[in-house]
Amino acid sequence: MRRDIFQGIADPTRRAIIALIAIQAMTPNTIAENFNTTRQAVSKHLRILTECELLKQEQHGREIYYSLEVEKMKEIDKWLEQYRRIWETRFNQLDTLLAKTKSRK
Amino acid sequence: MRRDIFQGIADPTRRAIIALIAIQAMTPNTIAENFNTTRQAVSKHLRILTECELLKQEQHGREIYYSLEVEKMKEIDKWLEQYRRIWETRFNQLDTLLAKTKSRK
DNA sequence: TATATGTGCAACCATTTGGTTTCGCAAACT
DNA sequence: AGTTTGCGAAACCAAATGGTTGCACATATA
Repeated sequence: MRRDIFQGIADPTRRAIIALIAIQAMTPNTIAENFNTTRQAVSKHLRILTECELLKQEQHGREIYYSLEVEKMKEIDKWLEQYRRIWETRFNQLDTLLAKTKSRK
Repeated sequence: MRRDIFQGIADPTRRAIIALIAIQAMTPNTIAENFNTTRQAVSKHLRILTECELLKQEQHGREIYYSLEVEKMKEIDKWLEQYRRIWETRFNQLDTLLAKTKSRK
């Protein structure tokens, strides 16, 4: 049972949950109201997201508030970094190419 | 059969393939040499990555070179953007908090 | 022309995934 | 105390996933 961020954000419903939660903390019932599935299905997604530490729980009486662990999202950003370097280099290459073409006129 | 970028990068082997390909274009056989699976298994991953447009093919005789479609990677960056705004805001809040604490001394 | 090589595709298999229904349990009302 | 409410856990199920082996088919090479 793999449980990393990439696995976490792979499912569209989970990405929707993340987007929802990002605005403000919510309880499973409130979250489930936004989807066409059962609360239990949403609960499963919440478990997966919590296990890969993208979400954190806060208990208030019998209610559990789920909120986004923004810091964890940075890990995706960190992973992207190496490729960002590539597309920025390519952009620079295009940039110097354009400069050359310009000066040639 | 879902086939989007998030699904594409969900598998660790596929992320490794992306990292490998990012440096230079490669044929399935060469790629497969880097993994403990069969060439066919790698071929399946290549198909998935190509279907979600993260990879592009270039045929040279009987060899097929796979290379990274860097532009497509930007879509993940674009998705991250909304959350980057959140963590930057939180950083700023921390920043102003620190400034306040400082000036109070 | 015969053979070797590089590749994709199909069939098959065990495991995982995403969903459901049913249940148990603690917290909050009446 | 009895009932409602919010939740997670378990059992079950169909579909998807990641792997395998075996095959077909071009393109090189002898």
